[in-house]
Amino acid sequence: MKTSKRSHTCGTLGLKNIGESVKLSGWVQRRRDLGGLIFVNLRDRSGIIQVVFDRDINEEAFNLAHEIRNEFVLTIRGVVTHREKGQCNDSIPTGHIEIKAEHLEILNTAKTPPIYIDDDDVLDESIRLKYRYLDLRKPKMQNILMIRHKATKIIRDYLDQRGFVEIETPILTKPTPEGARDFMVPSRVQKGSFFALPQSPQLFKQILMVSGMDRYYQIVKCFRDEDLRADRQPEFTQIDIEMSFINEEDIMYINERMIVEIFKKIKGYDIPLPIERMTYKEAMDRFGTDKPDTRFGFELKDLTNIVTNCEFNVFSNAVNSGGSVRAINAKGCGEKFSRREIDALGEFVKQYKAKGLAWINIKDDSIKSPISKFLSEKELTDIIEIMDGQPGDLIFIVADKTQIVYDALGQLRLELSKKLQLTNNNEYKFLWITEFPLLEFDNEEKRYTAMHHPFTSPIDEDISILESHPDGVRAKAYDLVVNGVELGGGSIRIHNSELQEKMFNVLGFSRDKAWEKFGFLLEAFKYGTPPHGGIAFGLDRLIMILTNTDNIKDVIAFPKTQNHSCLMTEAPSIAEEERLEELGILVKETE
RNA sequence: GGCCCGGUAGUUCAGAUGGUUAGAACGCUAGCCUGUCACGCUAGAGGCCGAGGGUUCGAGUCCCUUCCAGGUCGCCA
Repeated sequence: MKTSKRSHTCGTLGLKNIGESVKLSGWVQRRRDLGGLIFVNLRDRSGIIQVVFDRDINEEAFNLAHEIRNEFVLTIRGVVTHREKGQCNDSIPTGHIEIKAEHLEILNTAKTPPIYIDDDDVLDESIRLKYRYLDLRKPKMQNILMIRHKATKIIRDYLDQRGFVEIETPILTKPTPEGARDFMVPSRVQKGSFFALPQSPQLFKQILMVSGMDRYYQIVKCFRDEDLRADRQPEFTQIDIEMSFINEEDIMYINERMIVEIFKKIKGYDIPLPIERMTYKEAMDRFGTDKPDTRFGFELKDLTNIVTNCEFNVFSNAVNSGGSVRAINAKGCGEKFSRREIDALGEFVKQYKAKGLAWINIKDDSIKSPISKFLSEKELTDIIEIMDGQPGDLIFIVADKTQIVYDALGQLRLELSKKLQLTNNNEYKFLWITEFPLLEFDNEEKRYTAMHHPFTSPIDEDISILESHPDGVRAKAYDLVVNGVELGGGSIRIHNSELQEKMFNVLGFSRDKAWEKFGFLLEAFKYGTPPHGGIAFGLDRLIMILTNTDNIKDVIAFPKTQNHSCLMTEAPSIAEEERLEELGILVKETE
């Protein structure tokens, strides 16, 4: 770090440096002018140190120090001294020393900033994004960026040591018919034609396997033109990995060890190996989601068989029209929620299309429930037994189409854990979700779509029913989940062009359309394709987990707002007439 | 596209029922102050109440439209 403008960095100085003459450069955190004595807290990336300007030490520096304001950029030279007893500040690491300034150079002045550089300063997010360079001066933000750097370094080292090669793939590429909406880029040279920005380098990494590169990875930007969420940005980063001559076990083995290494090196946290496996079906049945948070209980139980013929029409109708009735037992919550709060939870599940939320509050010698009058004694006892109901418990029941029941109860579980603070941020429960369905039925398009992507291989024993019972086919796909967050996912790919064509057929792609969209891949597959598969992790989400952040914008240096704009650069902006002309684009007037 | 919440000083916010000159804290400016560290004291400046329209004698406040920011459903792995 030593340069002509500094001998040390602020935060790294300590008692060991006492008596040394040092040169420091940084920003003014704060100035305290006592009249005959001026204190300045000087900040750089490494930390903060107090500088004293004293007329008796150097009058010229002292006089100049009157001009100092917050966020001025300074170089100071002085001697590291031990602070006297009673003058120490235990709230900063360098609080037992200070620099007696012998020389001051003001490298630059600063306007009064709209953001005070302090981790605890409360600010509207739009101000933070507009003045992102100031927001990024905060130690907390700098720490996140440094952890992000450290994580990618560990990943690169880990993969390099195991023979992986980082290869760049195009950003200007071809649109993909399945999956998210593509960002489009017009071609000037071929007017009317457009590139798409990649949603992921999926096809290229498979082609690289055909090329014999064997083990590929890339830490790469991906683009999806969809709406934002607290954990979603239109451009984000993937750790993209592909390997040849492997099966699912090989992929999970090598990748879970990479995650273990990241957590060990960054957090000193030991993830027990091997990481637990759970099938998709089990995850849905027990947690109502394919990314369960297994740090707490409240698991789903199936009541369908008990209430099939019950008097309560809401239940029996749901069952008879092909749905199900399921419940969770909020252990020990019978006294924790008021009637009003329970009603609010009923409103909560309506967000997920549930029509209502039934509940049974088990008292010491009675039962309180709005639905008990519709249920027989036997049905009630059976429900309580299957739910392992004890006095003090509160059982929540949802009856509907099974997917809605899963959604509503799965989300209710999370809501309850939030309200009851059941989870500990320093605990990490990893698991692999396996045996995903290969396909899901798209009600709008009235056809099957690939749950992962169209190149995912079915499980061998299910290939025979691919065309007769598509919804029963399981995929060689796997997701890595931690604390209810999907960190990454991947699959073994189809490497046989016959099976691939069958797959397109099931997806309702004509042979012509498949060749128009993916012809280059199908053609490549005819020239000797090794069995291959891979995985991709969301780097941003990984960093969120590592830094205990719940906002993806905080782990990206220059993120976008919900409106897809960058408040700092004011992108996107209206294109100039000449540029549009050049591109052959006519912009429609909007009302 | 739907739903919810917000927009008042540089910043964070307060402004019941519409009613004189729109407040506070922090920050900022000036002066005083030699051991402060959220320094202290004194004085001061600072507002298109997001924008447009409407109702009204009168709108920060009520109504409509719109823009911006956040959360969420749809969408998206």
